[in-house]
Amino acid sequence: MLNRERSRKGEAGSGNLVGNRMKARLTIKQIAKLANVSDSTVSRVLNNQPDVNEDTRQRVLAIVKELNYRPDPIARSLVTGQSQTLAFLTEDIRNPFFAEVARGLEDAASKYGYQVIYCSTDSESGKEKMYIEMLLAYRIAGIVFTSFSGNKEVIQEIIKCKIPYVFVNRFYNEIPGDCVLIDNYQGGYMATRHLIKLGHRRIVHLGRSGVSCTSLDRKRGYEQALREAGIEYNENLVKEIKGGLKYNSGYEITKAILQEEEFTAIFAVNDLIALGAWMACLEEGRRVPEDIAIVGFDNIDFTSFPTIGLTTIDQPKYEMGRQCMEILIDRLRGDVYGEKYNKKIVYTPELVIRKSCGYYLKGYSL
Amino acid sequence: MLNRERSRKGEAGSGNLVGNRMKARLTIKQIAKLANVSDSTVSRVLNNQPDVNEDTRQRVLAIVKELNYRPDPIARSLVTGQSQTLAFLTEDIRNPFFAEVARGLEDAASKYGYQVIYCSTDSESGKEKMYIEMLLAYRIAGIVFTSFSGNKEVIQEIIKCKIPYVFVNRFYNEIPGDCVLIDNYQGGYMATRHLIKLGHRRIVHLGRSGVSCTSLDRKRGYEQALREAGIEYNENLVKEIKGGLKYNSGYEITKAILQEEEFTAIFAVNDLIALGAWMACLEEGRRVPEDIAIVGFDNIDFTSFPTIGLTTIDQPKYEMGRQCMEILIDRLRGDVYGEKYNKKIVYTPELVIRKSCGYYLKGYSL
DNA sequence: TTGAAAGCGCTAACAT
DNA sequence: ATGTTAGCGCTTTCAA
Repeated sequence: MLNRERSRKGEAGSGNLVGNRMKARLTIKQIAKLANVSDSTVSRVLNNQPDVNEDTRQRVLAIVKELNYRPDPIARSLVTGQSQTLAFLTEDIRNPFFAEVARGLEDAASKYGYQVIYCSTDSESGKEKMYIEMLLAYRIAGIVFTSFSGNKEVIQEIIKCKIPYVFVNRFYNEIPGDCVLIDNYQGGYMATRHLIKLGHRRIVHLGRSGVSCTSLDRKRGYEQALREAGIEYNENLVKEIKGGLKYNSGYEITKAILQEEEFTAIFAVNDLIALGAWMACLEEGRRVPEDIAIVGFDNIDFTSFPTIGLTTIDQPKYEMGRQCMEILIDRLRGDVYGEKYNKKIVYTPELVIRKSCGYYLKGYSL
Repeated sequence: MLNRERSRKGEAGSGNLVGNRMKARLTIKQIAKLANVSDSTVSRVLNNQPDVNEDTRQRVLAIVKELNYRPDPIARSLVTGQSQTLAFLTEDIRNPFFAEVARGLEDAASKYGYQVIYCSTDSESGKEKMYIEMLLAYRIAGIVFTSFSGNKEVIQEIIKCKIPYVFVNRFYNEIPGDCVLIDNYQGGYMATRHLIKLGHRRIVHLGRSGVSCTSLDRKRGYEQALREAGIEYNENLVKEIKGGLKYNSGYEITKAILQEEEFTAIFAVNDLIALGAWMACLEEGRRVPEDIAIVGFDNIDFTSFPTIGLTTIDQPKYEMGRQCMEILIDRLRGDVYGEKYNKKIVYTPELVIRKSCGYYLKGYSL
């Protein structure tokens, strides 16, 4: 399976462009020879270890620079048992929410000399498992879960390998691990209360149960807001989304509920679902927000577009991605599973009022 | 800099959760011993080499399976000089166009046992160089450029390392390399001709020059359509975008041109720019499409949303990403720079007519 | 068809 | 403060 045509020997392969054979790799040995020291010493200065004479350090550094030598990270990984590669597990990188988090992570990672591998699982546990196995084999340095099946064995395996990991935008009661998220309960509460304030009583919630607390918390917030307003919880108005948390799923479920129930507002568990719901409403001849008010969650970029104007709950996505890296680097440099284990970084959600909820319609402002 | 607390020795680190010390890694040696063969033989069966007795092969395979042994890809990389990791260089993964291509690539890659690292360069050559150096050090197996500065030295370096690469959605006259793209000239032509058919004469083009032919080709298409219609090319209507090809850039430039020129339509080099332009028009009190018609490029998901309905040129994004993997795997398995070098896979663009161009306004159909 | 041995480029004990 | 030595887990000649 491996490609034997391209061995390190660098035979003058038939297809050579300029006949450039793989020039022998510059190794630590050659640097050592030129600097008149041993490999170990070079290794020491390269790794910023103390206990090395300042003169020799400078001499080595000079040669390293002149020859533009860069240590081979693969060889290094082999002996240290670690890599400089992080993994970002996500349901689908095409969801702008994840892309934004990813970018925050990537930028921070590259600052520390790490790279990040993306894995889109589509929330399929089979794909998730395949990816995790691959990552473990590659001695991945750390993992960021933005989607996770909740499979405990997987986590067990990761812990066994002493690989640090963090959950973003999710939290599991049964599964240990750091997490960075917003207060989802609060977010769900704010969204629903806003709708109630605007006079809505029959508010549909489009959500998803599952192992992660994310959707659940948002729903709890929804329930609390109803309770506070003295509105009875109506399970017919609470729908479980089938399929991924994407546009189409929101569209489909809304098409259905539009036939079955009477309601004047929708609180969707994320923006993609909200947009899909909006689309369905329009198709069925309901105006948004005049007939049906909609509130989403995440505040992805497109929701602010003037002809959309989706009211939603904002999360500091980029910052959350960045924060993941900080946590990971902390563990990577100290105790992987030290006393700070199960740290929870919680941001405050923010209600972003736009057109879709009908706020401006009511003449409250603007 | 490296983390010495986590050496492979697996000392019972202070923060151990369940006291699980790093169990010694399962190696090829142990498989060999259990199968009563040498490491080489195990290696042979693992790599599907011929010249190994069917009986021994089965015996080895059985043990491998039973112990769930998976060879260490890092050790393998060290000796073969290759990895199973691909790189995806992009301006910004938050642009849905790239995310879609990325997903196509990722899915195909994982099928072949490859992973993909994402690098967002923001079109800054400094970041690009940093990433490339990192990737080269990691002996990346292949590179997909969805953004590239045109720096020849960088390509030179990559070629020297015999790493296959492919350009998506771009093509350089001066730089060798496979590419997969649509006929951008045709796309620009279709977009502009459509606008002309709808009666527009003063059509703004928001584009970007640069080393890649992508934007240029679209602009050439624009020019050709004007020429055919006998409309004189007006350089005041052709604007160079500053900054990345993103929403804000389109917004800013349109704000400016709205003050300076008279026009009734805009053809933007991509959807994000088109959306930004749309936003600017609305802010300045121009209705879209009644006062100003807009056509974008890429057909990213959100453009189809009913309250947007951006007319645009479709590219088979996911498929293009998938195609990149095919090209890479071809080279990886055969001559890296063989006779098929500089292959060009060209897809046909498609005009997607929606609301923003005013087609339906004119009563042509619906 | 199989095995022995060397080595990929680096780090880390243990000496000195 | 520095060098020597022994690997990390695999692949790949070369010999049998």
